Formats: sequence, C-alpha cells, structure tokens
Amino acid sequence: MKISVKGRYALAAMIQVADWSARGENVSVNNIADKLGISKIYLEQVFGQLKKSELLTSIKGPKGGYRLAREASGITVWDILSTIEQGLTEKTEETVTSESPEIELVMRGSVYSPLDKEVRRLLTDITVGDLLDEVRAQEEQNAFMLNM
Amino acid sequence: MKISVKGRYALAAMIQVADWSARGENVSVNNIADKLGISKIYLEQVFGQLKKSELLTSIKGPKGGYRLAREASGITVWDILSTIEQGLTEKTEETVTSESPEIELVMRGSVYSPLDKEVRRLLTDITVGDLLDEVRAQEEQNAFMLNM
DNA sequence: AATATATCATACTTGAATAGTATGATATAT
DNA sequence: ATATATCATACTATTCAAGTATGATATATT
Repeated sequence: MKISVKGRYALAAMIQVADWSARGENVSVNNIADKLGISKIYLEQVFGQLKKSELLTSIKGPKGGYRLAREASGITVWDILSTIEQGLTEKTEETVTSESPEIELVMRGSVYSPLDKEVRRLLTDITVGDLLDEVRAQEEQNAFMLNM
Repeated sequence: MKISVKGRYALAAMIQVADWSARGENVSVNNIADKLGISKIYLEQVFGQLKKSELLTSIKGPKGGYRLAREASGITVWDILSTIEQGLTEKTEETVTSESPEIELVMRGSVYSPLDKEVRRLLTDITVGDLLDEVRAQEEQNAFMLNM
C-alpha cells in the first residue's frame, strides 16, 4: 500500500505535536521539521491542511505554534490520512467499463467496497495516542540499551 | 482506495477471458474491448503484462486470442492487481523521516505493515472464478427481470 | 515602538506516473 | 495470398506529488 510521503510526514508530525501537547506546550513547524529532518516550508503546508480539517489549532507569533485540536486518543490515523491523501480515502469510482454494468456491479460489491471498508476499519482503530505511547516505549527501550 | 483505471480494466477483462476459457475458447483483445467499451490498443498492452506474469496464454493469428493460463479459481484479484498496479502492491518504504527512527519503526509496525497485510489477505481471498460466478448470477437475474 | 518569531496564503516549478496513441513487425488459419 | 490476430517499442498529453518562493499577518519580548 503506497502511503504518500506527504501522508507519512503528517503522521510523524502529528505524533510529535501530540508529544508537546501532552506536556501543555505549543510546538513550531520549524522545531518538528528539524526533528524529523524534512522540509520546513513543505511541512508548513501540511499543517495548514491539518488545521483546516480541525485536527490542529495554532497561535501566531513567538511562543506560538501548533497544538492538537483534541486529545490524542480521539484522533485516528484515518482522520489524518483522509485529509492528506487523495487516493487512500476516496472510493474507487465506477463507470469505467460502463458497457458491462454487471461486471461493474460485481467488482464494486465484492472487491472495491470490502477493500475500502477494511482499510477504513483498520485505520480508524489506530489513534495518535496509541502511536505516541509506542514511540515513547521505543525511546525508553533505546535509552536502556545504551546503558548496558 | 484508488484502484487505477488500468487495474480495473485488467480485472474486468480477466473475468471476460475466464468466461470464454470456461467454454474452451480463445478470445481476442478486440472482442473484449468492444464488450467493455474501452480502448483496444490500450487493452492490448494490459494483456501483454498479464501474459508476462503468466496469468494468460495466447496464440496468434485467426481463431487465436487469449486464454487463462490456469483455472479461474486459481487466479486471485491480488495476482492481477499486483502485476498491473504499482502503488497498491508495493510496500510503503521507510526512511522518509530518517531523523527519527523510533517513529519510523512504530509507524511501520503499527500502521503500514498491518495495512499491507490486510489488503493482501483480502485480495488473495477473491478469485476470478468467484467473480465470474457472481457476474453470471447477475446476468441471470437481469434476464429474469426482463421477462416479468 | 521595533524586532524577532511564528503562522498564513498563494502561486510557481519540477519530475514521475497514468492513460492512451502510433507504427509496424510477426505468426497462422483459411 | 490474405485477413486476423498477437507482439514490441516508442511517443504524447495530462495529472499528481513533492517541494520552492514570496510575501503578508499576528504577537511576545525588549
């Protein structure tokens, strides 16, 4: 499953924002772009989209930055990817082989719809909170390994 | 889930070939393109790919055409789409946010891999044979409706 | 009030992938 | 021979992804 670079940026960045939000702080695009090693001005646009779909809030100026619009356990991977990705979310449209509506109907009923449904089910089951927990556990594990 | 036009052509076309193969006959690209109402010379290329991945066999010349390389119940939707589609099949590559390997690791383990696995599981469960059966049932239903 | 730090908005550029054409060669049943 | 088919390769046009560029707006700090 090809998840776009943009979508993966958004996911990784949201985990970061969640980390700061959990500690009651705003975080800037610059900060996160540095941490992730990706383009700042590109990430800026991504955040713009995330804000428009009300997953992030922001305040301008020094000490400003972004923050989760609601708690991390209430934001799913589906929420994020469906605002960023065109392909993953949109349902496969029909009427390509319009000359044969029976085939179209069967493909929709037995292939496209079940696939859409499964993808959505799986991605709505994973929240940013879950991912943050795992990342923290992972970092702890790494720190432990260093002390051996 | 965006399944490409090409992929949808391939699926629809394979169901058609299966129909002819079940009756022991070859079928030409021209025939199928007409039936589906799509570009003949484009479908030609699609069939080239399906042949190279050994889902179809062919013979040239008059009375020639294509035929399933094995029985319809042994060809899955995954088999077809993985030869045609780039994006659906290939796993989401990592090392985009290489600055934060922990995040990358967690996203792979909890998002990408489970997603890849589910998509694959679902699509390998559906065979061309299944789809052909459904299409035939559908056509029968339509014929019935006409006689009312 | 000036300045530095941040978001916000819009438009542009570049490269790759889709979808589809065009041309011609090769094989074979009749 | 000829018509019917596959086979092979190269081209084109459009769209989308990824990333830049430019500048405006808001605000905490000094």
